[in-house]
Amino acid sequence: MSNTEPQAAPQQDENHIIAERRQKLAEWRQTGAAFPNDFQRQNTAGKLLEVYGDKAAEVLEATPVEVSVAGRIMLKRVMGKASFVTIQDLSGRIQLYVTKEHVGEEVYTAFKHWDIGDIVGAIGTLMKTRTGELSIKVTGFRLLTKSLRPLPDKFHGLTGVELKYRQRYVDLIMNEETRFTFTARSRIVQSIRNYMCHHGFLEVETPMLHPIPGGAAAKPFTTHHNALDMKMYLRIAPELYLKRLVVGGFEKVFEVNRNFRNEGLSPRHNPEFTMMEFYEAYADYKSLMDFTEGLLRHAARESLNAETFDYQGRELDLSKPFHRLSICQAIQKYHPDITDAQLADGDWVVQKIEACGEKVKPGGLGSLQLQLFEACAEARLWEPTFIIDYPVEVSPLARKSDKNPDITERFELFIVGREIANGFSELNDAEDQAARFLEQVKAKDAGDEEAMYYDADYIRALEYGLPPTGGCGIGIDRLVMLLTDSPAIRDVILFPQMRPE
RNA sequence: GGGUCGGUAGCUCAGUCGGUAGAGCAGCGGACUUUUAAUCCGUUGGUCCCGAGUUCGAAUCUCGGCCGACCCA
Repeated sequence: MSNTEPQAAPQQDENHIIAERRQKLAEWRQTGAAFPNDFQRQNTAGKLLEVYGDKAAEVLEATPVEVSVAGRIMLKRVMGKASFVTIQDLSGRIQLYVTKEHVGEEVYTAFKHWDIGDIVGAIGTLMKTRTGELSIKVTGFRLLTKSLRPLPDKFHGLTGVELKYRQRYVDLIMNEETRFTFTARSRIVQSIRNYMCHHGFLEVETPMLHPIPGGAAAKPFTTHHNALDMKMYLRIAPELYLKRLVVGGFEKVFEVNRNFRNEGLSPRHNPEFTMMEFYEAYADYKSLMDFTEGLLRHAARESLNAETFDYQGRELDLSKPFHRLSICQAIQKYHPDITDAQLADGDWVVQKIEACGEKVKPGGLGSLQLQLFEACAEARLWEPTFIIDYPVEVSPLARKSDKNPDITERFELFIVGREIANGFSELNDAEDQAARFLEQVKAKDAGDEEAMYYDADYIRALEYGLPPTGGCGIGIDRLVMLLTDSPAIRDVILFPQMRPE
């Protein structure tokens, strides 16, 4: 509990519609039956439509089907002594036919004052209307929850973008597409779990509160542990803990959970986001690329029943083998005029980056080539493409290539111009890792806020021996964006970060 | 950080030349026993984002600020 003074309830916006509904609630309370919780719901709208939607009116009349449903009133059409009400439950919508004759005068009169948004329970028998719509002829009708706030315009719905994210509950009530996106997200995550478990990976949970942030180049959120009186960080990546588990003998592990990075908001960035990271002993970055390809195809198949689909109006095909290009090959793919000699010339590359309108961060040739790639090629990689041969200086946790000590056995996967995954053969040489950490510490001292800390316990773990291992992280939010055709990360996160109201 | 567009009733939006606020939906009252965004009649409801300025007069023009969307970096 907080030790600050208790605060008054924050002032909510009120208006005459809310006042009217509060009055109705007050009258309902007078009856002593407000907010009941004993209604027995036996059926859902979707299932009833599925099972009885095709039955003829005569059949439903000859053998009456008793049902009980509950849900939120979405539409209400009162016509004298008979009315139609459309209610919505998690499975869909169904129409109720409510008559004074069948529910009685008292209930019918009360019902006429119920509002769109109220949650009701109804019992009755199935019927077909004149137009053949499956409906429920209601014989018992109860108000279960009074809704005090009016829902958005029943025709236009909720279109205010800000409201949609701030009041996701309203968005979910009003928009089928939103409900679909988040049920799809659940299916995608489930399919990934199934795939991992099916391939013998163990799902684990590692700390989110880190004494030393590590595993990625990013600014962490900081917090404080009172009892231990120590500074702590919300994790920016689970990587170093997962590799400790591989040291411990859990040779195939994965974790699906949140990372936190203290960075700006954008259509592709939320300060907390979900990653799936996995590590496999005796695998290398090449086998990880194959595995990642299979995983993404599986997720697409499970959630969309297809490996080819449209993203933002343009076709995306996950069924074909993903492209594999080095950083320089990717640059040259979109700029065939650029020669190998030019790419090997640091001064030339710097000029080219500036010509693309980007600021150049100081670094070695590999880093400069990477910056040029980011400036002129990355966004154009629509089809799934693994970019390989990342320079050592930007890959402090990756194993060096045996062929070229300046590059690592690392890849990043790009789809529709966005980074989706990042993986590499892990650096399991404790002494090399210690040296790389020292380089990072030097960079941090020189002002690089995203440089890594020296993690002595991680070095100690490596000193016990990490088998040759491959590891990869997949951005779940961005994957869900792809598979649900969502343009912004906020569309696939239920409660995205917003500026306070 | 820069640019563009926007902020008016609970929701979706109009608002002319600067002349004192409008529609549909929702709400309220009434009619209506097969509606489908039901319909029909009547009716309530406004910090026109905030502040300053210009003006006899500002939702409207000017400046500053806040918030949002999109684009650029």
